[in-house]
Amino acid sequence: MKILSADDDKDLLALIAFTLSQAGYLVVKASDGVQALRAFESEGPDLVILDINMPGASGFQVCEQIRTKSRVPVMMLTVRGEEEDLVRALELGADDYLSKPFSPRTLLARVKALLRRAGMENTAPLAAGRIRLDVDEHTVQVGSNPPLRLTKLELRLLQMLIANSGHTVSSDRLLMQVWGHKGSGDRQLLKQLVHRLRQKIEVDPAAPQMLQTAPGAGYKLVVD
Amino acid sequence: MKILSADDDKDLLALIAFTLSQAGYLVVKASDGVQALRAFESEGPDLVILDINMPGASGFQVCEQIRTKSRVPVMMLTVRGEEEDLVRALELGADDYLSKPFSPRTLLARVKALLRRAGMENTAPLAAGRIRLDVDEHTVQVGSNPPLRLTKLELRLLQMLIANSGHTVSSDRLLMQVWGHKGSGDRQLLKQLVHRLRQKIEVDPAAPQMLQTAPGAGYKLVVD
DNA sequence: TCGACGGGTTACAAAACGGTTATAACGTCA
DNA sequence: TGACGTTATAACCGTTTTGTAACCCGTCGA
Repeated sequence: MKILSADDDKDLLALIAFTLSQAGYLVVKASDGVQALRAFESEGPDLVILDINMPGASGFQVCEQIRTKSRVPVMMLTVRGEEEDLVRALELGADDYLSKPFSPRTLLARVKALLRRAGMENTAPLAAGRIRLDVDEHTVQVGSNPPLRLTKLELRLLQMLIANSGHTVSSDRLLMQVWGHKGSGDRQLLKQLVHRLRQKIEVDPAAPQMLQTAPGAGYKLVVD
Repeated sequence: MKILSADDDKDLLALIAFTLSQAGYLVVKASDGVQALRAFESEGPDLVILDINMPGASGFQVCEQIRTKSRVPVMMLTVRGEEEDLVRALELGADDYLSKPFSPRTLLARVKALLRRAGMENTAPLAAGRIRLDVDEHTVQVGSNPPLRLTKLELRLLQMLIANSGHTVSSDRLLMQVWGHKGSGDRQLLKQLVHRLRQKIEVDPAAPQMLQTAPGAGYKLVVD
């Protein structure tokens, strides 16, 4: 899940990036409007957070530009009490706003809500082929079998694989996304986690159909 | 407090439901006019939110039907700028309207205003299945047993679970909603609160039927 | 042929989790 | 103030989940 955050206040930008990456999102930073637009083109983020007051191009202009070509959720950051800004932002197609100052917790809650609304996370069960994932319940359902309970790590791994289903995801990226940190020495963990997940979701865990190994590269989820 | 929300836009419907249930309302969803009417009959909601553009039966038709048998408050969702729609909705007996797009905050404010106007704020007990909650009296009634007194925290917890009945609510969210703040060290509090609540409302507290735990995820209220 | 390497498998220890109970701190009201 | 109901803190237990380590077995290049 990739989020573009644009703000000319370095400190705030760092705080936002920190908060979101802690929560497992990939954050792309921009410190003015022009950079933001460029980053939007090149990175194709899943969500955009824009400060209204920015040099280069204001949040309004950036939002307007983005809306000419994309329906990606946009959240605007406003200074408290600037009601007209708010109205204008919503008219330009922003999906939500947040008044400064705000707590990291609030930011995170809103971001999640927005992603949920856009159907890109949680509640709307993630699905790929015969696999359906319910993030709230921590369960998967394969085909028409009864739902299985997954542990936190298994869930995160499967989430990543589903999000990139059909393409192989490198071991390093999986390590990063599932554990959040970790050096390269922890391949063992991934090996085992994959093993356990296969035991649960594969018909014949010894001959994996869905969770396939890409030797030397990583793993991929194959759906019909 | 039960709210019926009908919209064919799945994402928007999810957002509305999320916003309202966060605020403690029980939300019933419908994705077209026919479903909406059926749900209205079976659920007897305290407030209805209708999108005007829906397959099956338009918001107008649903509103008209509802008005033939009930005075329940109805809020219509319109697209910005469709003024005639608005007039027609009000003529058909709608009590309020909201132009899309709108912020969750606005929605909540309007809903509260409507309920207040209808004089049904607070008083009516929250209910789910065999559980009926009286927020004013701080009591629950399970089935036809005599009402039990709940403490403030027990009440808040149960309120949250009822508002999301059938879906699991994460421990973090519960912590947040019940205590308002709290870090991760306070899982202990939740553990105990759940325990005490089970002692009160479950027939066999050792084998919970209603207040079930979703390991690794949180808790959920299961009603038949 | 050997041996290093990558991946799979197995076994087991450490940590986290959820349920339970006991007890201390707190608040309220007589 | 003291008794009582409520909430917070802590400890204990059994279970599940996660981390650590070892071994197995093919492949591949020296």
